[in-house]
Amino acid sequence: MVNIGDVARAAGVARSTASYALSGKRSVSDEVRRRVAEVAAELGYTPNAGARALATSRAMVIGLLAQFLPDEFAPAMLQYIQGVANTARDLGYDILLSSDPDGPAALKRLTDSRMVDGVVLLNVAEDDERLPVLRAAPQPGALVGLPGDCTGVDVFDLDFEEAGRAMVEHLTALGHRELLLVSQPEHVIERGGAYVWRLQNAAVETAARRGAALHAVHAPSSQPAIGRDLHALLDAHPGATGLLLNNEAAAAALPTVLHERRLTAPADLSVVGRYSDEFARTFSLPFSSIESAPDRLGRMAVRQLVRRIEKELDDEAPHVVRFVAPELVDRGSTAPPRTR
Amino acid sequence: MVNIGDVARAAGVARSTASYALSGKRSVSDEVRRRVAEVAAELGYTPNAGARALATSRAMVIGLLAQFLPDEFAPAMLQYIQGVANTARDLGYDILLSSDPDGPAALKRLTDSRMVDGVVLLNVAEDDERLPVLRAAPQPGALVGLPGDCTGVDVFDLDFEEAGRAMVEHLTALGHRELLLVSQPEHVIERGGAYVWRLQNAAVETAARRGAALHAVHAPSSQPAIGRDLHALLDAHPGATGLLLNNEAAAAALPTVLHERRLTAPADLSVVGRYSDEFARTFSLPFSSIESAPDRLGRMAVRQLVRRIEKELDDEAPHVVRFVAPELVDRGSTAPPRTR
DNA sequence: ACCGATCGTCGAACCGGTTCGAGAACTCAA
DNA sequence: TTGAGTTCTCGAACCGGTTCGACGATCGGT
Repeated sequence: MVNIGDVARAAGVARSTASYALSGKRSVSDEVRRRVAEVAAELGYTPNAGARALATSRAMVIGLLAQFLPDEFAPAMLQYIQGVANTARDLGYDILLSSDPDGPAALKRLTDSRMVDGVVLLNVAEDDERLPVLRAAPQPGALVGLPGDCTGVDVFDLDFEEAGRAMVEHLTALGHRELLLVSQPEHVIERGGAYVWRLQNAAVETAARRGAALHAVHAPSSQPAIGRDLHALLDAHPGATGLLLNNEAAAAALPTVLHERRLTAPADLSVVGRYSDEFARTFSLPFSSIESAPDRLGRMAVRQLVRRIEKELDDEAPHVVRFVAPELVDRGSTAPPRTR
Repeated sequence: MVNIGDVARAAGVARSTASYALSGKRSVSDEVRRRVAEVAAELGYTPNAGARALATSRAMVIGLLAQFLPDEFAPAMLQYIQGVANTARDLGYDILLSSDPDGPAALKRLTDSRMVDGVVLLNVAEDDERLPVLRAAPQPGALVGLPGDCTGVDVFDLDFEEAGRAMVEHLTALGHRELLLVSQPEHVIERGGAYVWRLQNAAVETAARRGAALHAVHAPSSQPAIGRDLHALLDAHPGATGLLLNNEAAAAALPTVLHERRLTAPADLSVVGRYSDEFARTFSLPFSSIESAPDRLGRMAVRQLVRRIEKELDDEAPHVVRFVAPELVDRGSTAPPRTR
């Protein structure tokens, strides 16, 4: 393999000069710069990443910690991964993907070994075990998801409170008076998925303020249990005319359930979900939904992370907690209620 | 950050001795080994990955090249990624994920810079542009997907020919005489997705041998176009009683289409897909399908790759091309035909 | 003609590991 | 008591980059 010494020799200069010629960090005569560049291209020189990382203490790699939990809906997670990966690439960084179920251990290894210059945590829990490890690490970190304690990290998340409010207001404004809310499985909440509560509490409160009844249930995120649960829910509340979904798997399963009950939206039931447009297109979900903007959140997280890595921010620049405002994408699945 | 020199000093030995004590590559007195281990734990020593990679020319990282193409169904790809990531972790390797649309360039950079010890290519095309780059690289590579030329790489794929045969034989054995096959969009084929042809040709041939008519069409992999196409297909062939799907997006959209037409499987139409069980559960698809085994393929690829990296295989041990035998998972969506 | 500043280049040191060859200390047999 | 063979440890070199300080040449000013 050709190294910078080979390039220097072939160009008839010292190693250091070749380095400066390629990096431009010191002035070099045009003549030499040209010759070095030429020789480097000719020999197919590519710097050794390990050596460069060692010398500069910059790996140009961002760690991405994603956990694929059996009770989470994996396709939704993929969109965040894509957002992060694409943005990182645009900014010149590679992505080291860890799917280790033992998040704290994986994070510690990645940061201590200096394989990564910074870390993005997905699916952050209220009391995330990875956070103490991250705070102790010398590298900066950015989160997608809101933890209880945000000190020392940059945080990005959808504004789930506002999302809950918007969903309910949309339906009550149309005249609905009995609503159903399908959340993530209780298991997700126990593990600290605070966003479930954030949306639900805001929805409950808004419904109360608008004088509507709201029944909230937790549904599993796997099949076929979720189909049964949706049926049971609709059976239990025959008077409900509006359905809110904060559970991607439930949204994916709903078309079949509606079919089995011979119901259509919005004629029989108004439906509003909370998932990304990309998700809706992939699964041809015909329901209006609050955009969860995974690509945007991924991009924001990486952008901020890179700013910290590259010290554009003062070492102790205040950390940010930034919420993306929810937007309702209208796919025509809501209308004024009709008695069933 | 604590390095091996700090450990050595605290333990009162030379750097080299500390290294040997930790790696066990030379005999070291019990006394010293114990003391070094103790001190290392106490100081929280973790070896610097860049330095180690430089010294050993082993990064303990595997490159994973996945392309998220707009006309491919991303959730299906995720399953391969998970299979690869989990197996790599079990074997002590980290995963560098590249989603760069310019595959050849990304691959060249990863291998030339020695960031990775080996590479897994997903979604390999008949005439994949990444292959010449991979063959020129000093690191070994494993593919998921069958290219035209397999020299110099290890290849793993589902046996799509056998899958096509099995699907058709299953339905003809039940008495079906007019079948429909929905493949991936033509765009995928043009790009070299040979698996589409492999399954289709085998299906056509088998149908002919069994005396059945088979109409093959290509459907888009995005919404809402695919729903329209499925409707058009069923309109055009009112006598068809069996539907084969080699297109995940079509499978995901089918429940809604059947609902809209007031059809049910298998009463009105027998359906057989080609996707993983995980996929079926995630989207609650009630159709029998040929298992595409992405986790298994991912695992096989990584296993073989690691064997090559660690030279358990002779440098020129013959490369393998291994097909996974298709298995039909019965979900009760097929039955003898009934005239529509 | 001389002096100081600027420019371009070089050699050496460094990042943090691993590995090789050599030497000290000790064992055991002749 | 000597010599051969082990066992353990050490110093030095190396992997392939980057960066610092120094030095000679060139330039402009007086």
